[in-house]
Amino acid sequence: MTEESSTSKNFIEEIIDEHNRTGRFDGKVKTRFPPEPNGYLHIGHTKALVVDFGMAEKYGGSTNLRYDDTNPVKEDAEYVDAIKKDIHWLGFDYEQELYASDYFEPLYEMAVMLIKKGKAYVDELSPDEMREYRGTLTEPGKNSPWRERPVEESLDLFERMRKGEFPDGSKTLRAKIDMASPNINMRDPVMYRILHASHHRTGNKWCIYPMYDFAHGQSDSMEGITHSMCSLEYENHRPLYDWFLDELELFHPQQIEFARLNLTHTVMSKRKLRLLVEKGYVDGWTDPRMPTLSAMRRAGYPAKAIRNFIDAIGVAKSDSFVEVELLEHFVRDELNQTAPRRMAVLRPLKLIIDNYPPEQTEEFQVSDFPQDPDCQSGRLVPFSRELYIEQEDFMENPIPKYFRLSPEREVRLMSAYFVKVVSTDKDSDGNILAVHCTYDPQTRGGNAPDGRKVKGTIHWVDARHALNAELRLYDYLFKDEHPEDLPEGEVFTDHVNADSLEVLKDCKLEPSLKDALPGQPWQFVRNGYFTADSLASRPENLVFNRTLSLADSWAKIQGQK
RNA sequence: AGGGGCAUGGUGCAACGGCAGCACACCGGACUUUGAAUCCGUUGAUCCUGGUUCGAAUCCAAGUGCCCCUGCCA
Repeated sequence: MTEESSTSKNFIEEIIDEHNRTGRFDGKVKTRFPPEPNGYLHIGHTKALVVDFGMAEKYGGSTNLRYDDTNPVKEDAEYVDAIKKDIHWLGFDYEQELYASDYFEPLYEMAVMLIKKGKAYVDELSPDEMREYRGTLTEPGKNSPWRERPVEESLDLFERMRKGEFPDGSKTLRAKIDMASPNINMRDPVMYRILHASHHRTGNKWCIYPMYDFAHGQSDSMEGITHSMCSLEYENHRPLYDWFLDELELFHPQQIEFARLNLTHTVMSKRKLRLLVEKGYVDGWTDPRMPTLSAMRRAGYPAKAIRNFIDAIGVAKSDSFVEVELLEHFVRDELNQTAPRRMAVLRPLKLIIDNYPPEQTEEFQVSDFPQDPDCQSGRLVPFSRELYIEQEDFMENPIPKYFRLSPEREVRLMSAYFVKVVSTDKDSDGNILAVHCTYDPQTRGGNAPDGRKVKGTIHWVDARHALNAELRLYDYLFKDEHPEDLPEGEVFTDHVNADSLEVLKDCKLEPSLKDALPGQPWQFVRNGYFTADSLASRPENLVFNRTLSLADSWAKIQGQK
């Protein structure tokens, strides 16, 4: 439990408190979450999402969902439903569902107003020329030759741009600000460009589309957004955000920038994620190694864990890399309380109890949450003469401090009996095929009436009733700590961990797992958390995914082999 | 280089002129029907220099380092 101290406020809350003191927004807080519908939401978006919805929630306000769809060539309706599903899964609800494209008409009117005011003009510079005229970081730009054309001429041309009289790229509408501004965003930014492209919602109605900068602030304003949170790279855009609102004399929301989320061992860049999918490094956008919300949902990450994680990382303005271990901590924390414990043998070794009646079967009541002494829920697990145990739970020549099964040592089969090894079956190469043992019938349930103790307890699955399963063990996808720093393009795929997926095809599961529902997480005794796979489960050969690395426990266990 | 930001243990975030704290990680210990989990504990930080002040992470000045900006992307 991470109870954030109630006195500690992040810098956004400080700003809102200040607004409330001065009465700038009459104590109202209204926010918006503005995804561009061009891909799946990932854990990085989730930070923005939790900040946007969370701030409104905290101050008794509300949040609009607004798809930022001002660029028809990059966006698609197929992502809209996925985005909504992810928001609801995280437990948030929005007041209105809107699109930037809802505002194309009023935005057009605003552009006309600015032209009339002498604050915007139709430019005919080519993209190359415009770059040239813009100047550089250290040198001022020069005015376009079209900058001082008569208002009437711009008005006429802009109207004809809308009518589709001109080809793509031939003309733009630009704001008349200052070509010598040290902030390059203020050097007569483009407000509208010509794009003869079909828009996912407005179809072919428009062939001119507003730029982000000309759409976002006014959209915020029209919706009565008070606090418009975005990532750090928009700091340079805030003067422009403010300029449009002031020139248009509109209600003026406050833009607030904060640092986006970077996670170690993974990337957030949609471009890079797409490359992983296209190059086949992962099995689609929902591959459990992907940082998308849909992948995390499939992998069994509880929504609550993700929200706790986002709360814990805080909100600030410094660029940072959060360790993925922190995310795993919150997932584990949540799963410990919600994922029932089951016995599963990943690498089976046959264990035969020589003195157990061959035809006999008995059932043991096993708790679903063994670490909780008050736990009432449990299930019956069958037990008979032949069982499977982990290969690594038997050592013919035990190393020091090895407490599990070895010749002459008595251990407990969890919830069942004490057993002691008597012999092993080997093939001609000396490989162990099976282990023979004897059991003590007095120790039923796992306790000896004479009070003797065992140092080791191991899990098991009855051979006759075992389910066969394929288990997929996922590790970090990137070898590098900070893959977000990797080079652009295809080169970065060299940094992908080729061993990030290990498939175990001959695993043995206790029979109660037969009814495992897709997406439901289970905690396997000593083997971590697994989730039945929604895409691949089938009755006789279940497929489970394990996504938490649990690197340390594995290192310990494997280091002793 | 011009402009805009940022700088606190390994990582992330607090402390807003008054004892530098929390979480994760690490290390150590305890406990357990598995060595997992859980519980307890230790180590460890204010970018540098100067100034103001009884007192500075906090205010001031000069430096250093990192990030963003030269799309008709968002």
